[in-house]
Amino acid sequence: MILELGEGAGLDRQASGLGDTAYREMKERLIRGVYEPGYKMTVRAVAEELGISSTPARDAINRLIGDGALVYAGPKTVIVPVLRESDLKEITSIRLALEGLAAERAALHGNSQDIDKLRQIQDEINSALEVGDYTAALRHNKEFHFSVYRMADLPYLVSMIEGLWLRIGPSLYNLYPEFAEEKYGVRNHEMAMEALAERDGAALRAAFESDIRDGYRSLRRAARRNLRS
Amino acid sequence: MILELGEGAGLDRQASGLGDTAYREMKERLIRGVYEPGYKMTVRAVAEELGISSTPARDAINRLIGDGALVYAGPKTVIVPVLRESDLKEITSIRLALEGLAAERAALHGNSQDIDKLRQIQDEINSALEVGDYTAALRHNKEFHFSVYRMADLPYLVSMIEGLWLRIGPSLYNLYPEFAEEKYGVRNHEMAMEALAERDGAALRAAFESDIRDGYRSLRRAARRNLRS
DNA sequence: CGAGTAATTTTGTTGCAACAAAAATATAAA
DNA sequence: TTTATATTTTTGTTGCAACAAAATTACTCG
Repeated sequence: MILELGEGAGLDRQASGLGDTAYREMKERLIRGVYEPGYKMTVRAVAEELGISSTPARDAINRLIGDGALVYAGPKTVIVPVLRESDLKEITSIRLALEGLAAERAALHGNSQDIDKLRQIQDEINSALEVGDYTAALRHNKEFHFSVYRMADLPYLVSMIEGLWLRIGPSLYNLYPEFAEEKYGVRNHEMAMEALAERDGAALRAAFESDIRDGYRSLRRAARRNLRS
Repeated sequence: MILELGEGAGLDRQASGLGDTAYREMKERLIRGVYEPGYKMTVRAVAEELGISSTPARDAINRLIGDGALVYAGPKTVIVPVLRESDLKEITSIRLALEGLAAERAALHGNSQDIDKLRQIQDEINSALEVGDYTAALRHNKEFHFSVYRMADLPYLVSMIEGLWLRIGPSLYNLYPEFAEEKYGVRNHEMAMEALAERDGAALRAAFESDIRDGYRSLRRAARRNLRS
């Protein structure tokens, strides 16, 4: 609802109906960390939770599986994935390649109006961080990133990046302490806005790569902490 | 059947059943260019063609749409996508980033046994090219690429690359003349095998980037030729 | 108390009919 | 002939019940 992610993996939105709504709603919840990694997802549970019949619920689950947002834990058991360290590492490598590409290309198109908008988003991140509103900070952080990526005008690339974010989404909510304390991403975002103002693609890429690496370290630390408990 | 592509977008294969079989079969056909770009795909037609009921047929189509292998041409009309030049360009950019990454990482793990296998595949490509067996050449070409990519040991990355190939698959069959005449990819593949033998990640990446760019040029030429007619 | 096994419940899948909406076709008017 | 409109056909979606298979629980035996 609050954060508009376009759609799943297609480029143009044409699909509608209950199944599609269910898909979007579940995706939203997954990204927000409503379901803990390892949570068992069943067709009938989703159907009841969303007040729909099993067919569209099943549709949504299958699409989420296709996205990698849900995985099989057994032939008839679907769960929210628990990312291993190797998964996290691989996804980070892909993020560096894809989001780096998007950032570099974004520098070619971004105008001063775009920068103003980024400035606003960053102010919201700062405010949220000040107050300790973790959810809002995370939401605006995503807005910041995708605002830049969309500037690249490569819609399929953006949808692929969204798929990556969807995969790490559920792991985000173990991140609370670091996030607020370390003023997560602020420095990198400032660098990014500077690079964009100077239309420096390499610098913009570097800023985002740094941000992704910082995020990786936090996520890995959270994963290890969670593993021990 | 002949070319094993793993599965759609998930990492581990667990799904089974009619819907999954239908999905795989349709994916196979799409990659092979059985359906011309623009071909209208309907639930009932797929159901009848595969001898199944509408539910699993619908499942397959929806998953293919999620993959970007099918697109909406209208609210109730799904077609095999006709790639515009901008689409082709974007996909190529992503391929360079992702397949370049896979190649670079593959160099870290490839052993002499892998190289022998590549040599065999390349021999088959050459033979097919000699005889003019377009389909076989294409099939072995894909085998060559993915054999390398799988060496990187990044399963999610490989599945994302497969998604890219699935998207350009239907456009491949307009490529016949160039493919046979120009000994498509032979030089680049030779360079790749050399680079792999020397464990030179940068060189391996360069070889694959060159191959991807050559493919892009052929595809673009074919697209323009097809557009005029 | 623990491990193997049987009974029970839960679960995903499938086929199908009904429905609404869109697409294709036929028709009529200019 | 062309364009607008009405009619018919086709199409995707949905809910649901039946089924087989897997997961869970209960139970028994050592």
